[in-house]
Amino acid sequence: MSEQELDERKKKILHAIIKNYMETGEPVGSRTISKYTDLNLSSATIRNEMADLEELGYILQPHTSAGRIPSDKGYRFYVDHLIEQKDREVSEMKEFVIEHTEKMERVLKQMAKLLANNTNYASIITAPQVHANKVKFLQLSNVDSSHILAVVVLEGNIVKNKIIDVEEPIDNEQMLKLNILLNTNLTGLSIDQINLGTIAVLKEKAGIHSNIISDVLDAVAEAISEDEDLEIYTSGATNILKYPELSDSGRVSELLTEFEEKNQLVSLVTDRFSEEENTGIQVYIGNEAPIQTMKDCSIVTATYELGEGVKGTIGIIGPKRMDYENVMDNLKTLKAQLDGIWKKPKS
Amino acid sequence: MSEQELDERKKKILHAIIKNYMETGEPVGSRTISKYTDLNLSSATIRNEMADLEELGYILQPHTSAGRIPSDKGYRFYVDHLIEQKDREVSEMKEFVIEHTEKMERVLKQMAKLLANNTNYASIITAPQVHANKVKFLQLSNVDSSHILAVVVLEGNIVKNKIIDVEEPIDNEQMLKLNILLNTNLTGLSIDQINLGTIAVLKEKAGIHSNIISDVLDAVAEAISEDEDLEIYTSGATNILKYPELSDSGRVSELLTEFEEKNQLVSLVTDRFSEEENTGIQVYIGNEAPIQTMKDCSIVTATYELGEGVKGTIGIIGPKRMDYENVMDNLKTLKAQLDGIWKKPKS
DNA sequence: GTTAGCACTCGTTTTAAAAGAGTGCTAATT
DNA sequence: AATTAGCACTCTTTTAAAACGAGTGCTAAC
Repeated sequence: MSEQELDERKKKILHAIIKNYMETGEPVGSRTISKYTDLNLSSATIRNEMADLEELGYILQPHTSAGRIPSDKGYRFYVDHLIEQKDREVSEMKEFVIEHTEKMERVLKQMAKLLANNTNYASIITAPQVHANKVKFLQLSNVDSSHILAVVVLEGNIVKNKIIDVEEPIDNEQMLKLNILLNTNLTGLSIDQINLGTIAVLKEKAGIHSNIISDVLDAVAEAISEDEDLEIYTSGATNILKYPELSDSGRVSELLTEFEEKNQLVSLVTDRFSEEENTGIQVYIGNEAPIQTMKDCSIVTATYELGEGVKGTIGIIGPKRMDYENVMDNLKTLKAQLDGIWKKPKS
Repeated sequence: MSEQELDERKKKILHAIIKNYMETGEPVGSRTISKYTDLNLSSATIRNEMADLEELGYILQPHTSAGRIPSDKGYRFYVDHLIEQKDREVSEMKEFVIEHTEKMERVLKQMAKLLANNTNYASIITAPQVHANKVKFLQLSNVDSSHILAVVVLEGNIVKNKIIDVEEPIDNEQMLKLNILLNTNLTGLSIDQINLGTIAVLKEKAGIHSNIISDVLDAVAEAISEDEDLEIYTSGATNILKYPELSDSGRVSELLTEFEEKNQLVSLVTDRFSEEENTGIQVYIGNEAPIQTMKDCSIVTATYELGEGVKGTIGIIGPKRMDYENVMDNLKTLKAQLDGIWKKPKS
């Protein structure tokens, strides 16, 4: 059906229109296509085909006597069927050098910048979510007479810490016991598995000091689950100023604010329903995006995975006429490099 | 001299011009002033005075037959002599509620946002610099067979940590000794005081394991001095789009990029030569700012102090016609609240 | 010293005309 | 039956000219 909706020639013309519009950002006319393609058809013929394509909803006219621009449906068709699957070796672009020892935060910021520079669009990247990640090591220490330091190490060597106020210090022997208690009971549990019930049991076992210990355990739990507030790094937001269709002063303000606030961007990261099975890459065109203010944009995201259900997202936001091919390539490469990068060597 | 340069009437007129220009952003003409002030002078007289003010460099004409706008010198005079020192009680504006227990980073981000919202300009805020801060507590632990966790607590309970790769684990006894060694030798030292010499001595003392210990010590030093890269938080960068004189597409792009990169903003924070003695507030007007791209902006900064030489900076960046009075008030209030807020109760 | 009056300047707004790009349709061509 | 040349028509963009208007500087009168 939709297979037959467009014959080969129409596809070629549509392709040509989209390609051309991507480059110029201007509506493209029949004469341009007539010369641009190797179809050797007169502009009149192209005009007829274009009329058909418009009727079918793949392209539209900003106004009478202007050329055509791709509609959302047109872009969608392009992304789904027209992009050549070059399947070029993933590492064609220069490899990003990732120092394993670097702080994750720094690496991600760097990646975002790289992606933005490479594509000339805005980029977004989130730290891996550690919900399913497990506690590996845990330690309390006396810092001074009124503060205890709690440190938690998760699989993947993510470290969390918290300073706890206490009225009186815990003596070293108690502290040692407490540490053993905590480690034996919590090690190997994922964050989801540590619930209030577990904590209650622990408090029970701790016996004396249970008032102090109560604080301590609460603090530990808090420290562990603290990264609910998902860090989002962006870069190259100002790139959107390069695309006239996005930079009329009304839009631009909304968009840039969106990037600054980052509130809504979360929805990009959590929304994974439409994830394409094979590539792990999702494309939102115009209104398909879960963010209303970005209805004039396209968004391409990829999910990288560190194994064990620990996932993060990288993405690109740009005008609808973005260079999907290049963007998807870039994301694929980066995804490949990120996948599993922080996975501990063997542990 | 400069005392006598402007008589009372000229001051009044200059004040009126600046006030009016601040509100409207449009060049202001003689007739406007004639009505706006209580001087009861005709526009002709005002014109004469304005000609004088222009000759003296306090105001200028965008083009013949336009009204006058304040020059940098004019703004400077306004800020130095014309603002009424209301000296209103600092806490007139609603108190910011600061939870002492909150993570510092979160508080600062919140502050930046608040400041931006209150003023409608862009805000900038830096975490306190801890150069002069002292090491309070320090601990190494075995996380697993190939990783050691190093945790350092500084005065003010700032916690740094680092995971160190090792070939073979250190046994518990050794670890205990090492911890004692580190704590006895480093506690109480400021970061500036821990130099390579100190480290060399430590390595010496450590004796056996010195190859592993070497790694460990390097890592500790690195962890401690890691915050060289001064975090800068900004908010409300998009506010500059509200001021036409800044938002012609060339400027706006440069400015916003500046905010995104944050590279040059550092100079705002480190440049403290011109700090005003009494208020601790600095005002850069136009070219006075250390950042070239912001030559059409004014910048107001305040330095807050947590005691013991630990300082941070808060600031506002906006158009030259910014509401200096309001901005300075806001900064004063915030500074007052920030001063010493994280100072440990007694320790 | 102040002010009314007026000619003059220069940016902005308005209006009209011309240019240009592209279409849709018809009739001729292959 | 598909393609194409030709042409009238539409609608935006560009250009040019005119009118407007805000504000000044100067002169002469108060």
